Amino acid sequence: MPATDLPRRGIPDATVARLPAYLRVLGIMAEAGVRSTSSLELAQAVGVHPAKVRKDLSHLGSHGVRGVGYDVAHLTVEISRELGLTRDWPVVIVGLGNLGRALAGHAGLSSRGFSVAGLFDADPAVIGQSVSGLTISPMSAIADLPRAADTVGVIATPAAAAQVVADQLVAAGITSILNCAPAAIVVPAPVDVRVDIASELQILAFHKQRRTAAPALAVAP
Amino acid sequence: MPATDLPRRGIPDATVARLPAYLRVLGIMAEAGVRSTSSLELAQAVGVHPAKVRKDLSHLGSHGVRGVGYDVAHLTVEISRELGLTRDWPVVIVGLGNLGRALAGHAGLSSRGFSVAGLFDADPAVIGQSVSGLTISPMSAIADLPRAADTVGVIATPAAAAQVVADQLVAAGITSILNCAPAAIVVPAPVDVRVDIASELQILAFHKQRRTAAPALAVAP
DNA sequence: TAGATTGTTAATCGATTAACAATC
DNA sequence: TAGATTGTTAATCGATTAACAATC
Repeated sequence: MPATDLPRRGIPDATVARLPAYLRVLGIMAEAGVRSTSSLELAQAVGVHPAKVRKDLSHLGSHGVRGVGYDVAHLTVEISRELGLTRDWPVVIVGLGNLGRALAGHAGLSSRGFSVAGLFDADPAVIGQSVSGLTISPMSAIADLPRAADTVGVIATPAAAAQVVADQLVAAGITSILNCAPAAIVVPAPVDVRVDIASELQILAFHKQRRTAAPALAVAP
Repeated sequence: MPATDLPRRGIPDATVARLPAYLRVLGIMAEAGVRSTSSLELAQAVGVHPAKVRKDLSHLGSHGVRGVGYDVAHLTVEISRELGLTRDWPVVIVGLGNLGRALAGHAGLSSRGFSVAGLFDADPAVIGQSVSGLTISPMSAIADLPRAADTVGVIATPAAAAQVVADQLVAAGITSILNCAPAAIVVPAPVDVRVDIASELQILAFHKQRRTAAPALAVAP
């Protein structure tokens, strides 16, 4: 099979990682009644170089107007479409402690491309409870999840349960996991996992040490 | 001032981001009684190219032995040192819901370079409670935090409180924030923030869509 | 010694930035 | 028209991978 036949989207991962930040800033602008913006303004709000903003946005097509800038509403739609947020992705939440409940009731989720499709917990004391209109199911019920391949699994359990839950999600056919538990998890290769609180904390420590170790580093005037 | 005078550590950010993963795998190996490993073994466990492992580790100095591999215990110490985990960084946790309590009691934190130095909450009902030997203080007390510049602030509040808490942490002099709340926060430039659950979810959606849109993509045999 | 595996150099690849013509 | 700002091309920079000499 010739490689040229592949429908190479070719939108770089580095760009994808920044799109949510642009979307966030555009949302704030829209709320404030701002109709139009520029690559410079977006760059300053997100903290990147303006040329990078233009390059990133050019990957979505030509949605700006030379000499004028970008229409806030239009660009919001284009980025949302690119991220796949114009359709609804089902999300299941495992672990209905405070974080899980916060996520289940989070208006931002349901209004922004995600719909909470299931709540699961291992604790008999909470199974059967209703949270934001959904009933908490026993963890064993995850095996019967419909549309598992489309579903994002969110782990909001204590650290000790994270790996077991991850294994159950994978067994149920889920291929995208957001791990909010304070423990790293290991999953087979095709599964996409994001967030690792322990690692992020260690990266913070490194940056802190680097700053501490080089206190005389010049600051731009 | 000549640029060559700077004590350029030069350890790439991309490498730093992978060091916690190596550390995690080494920990699992040590627990299993494995004494020695290789770049190939580490690479497979973490899911990267073996040459990348060697390149990453070479940034820490020459700690492997040609023809033999890496000593698990020794490499663990070297990576920990590089990440700054051989000293203890104080951590304060804001929001003592389930996630906050889980983090406060998390053995992994206190044993791995972090010590919980303070607990804060805005809810009068929980202020004064004791969690893992520490008393929960009112949020206003954050202003008197000693060693704020060394401290990592962890936000584990509901989404609605995240930005206010972030502002209070920054005002108290904290420069490193781990944001576990399900809401993005905006902070001034010198502050280092990690984790943004909303953005991570959107990136998961993008990857999912890309996979869905190109179902015929060849899988390696 | 023969086999194994590192550490490093060179080649490749991809991402960032600079610069500017296109054009509103 | 003059001024502004995009979209894109080319230059730079950094990160990944391949390859292999060093060496245990």
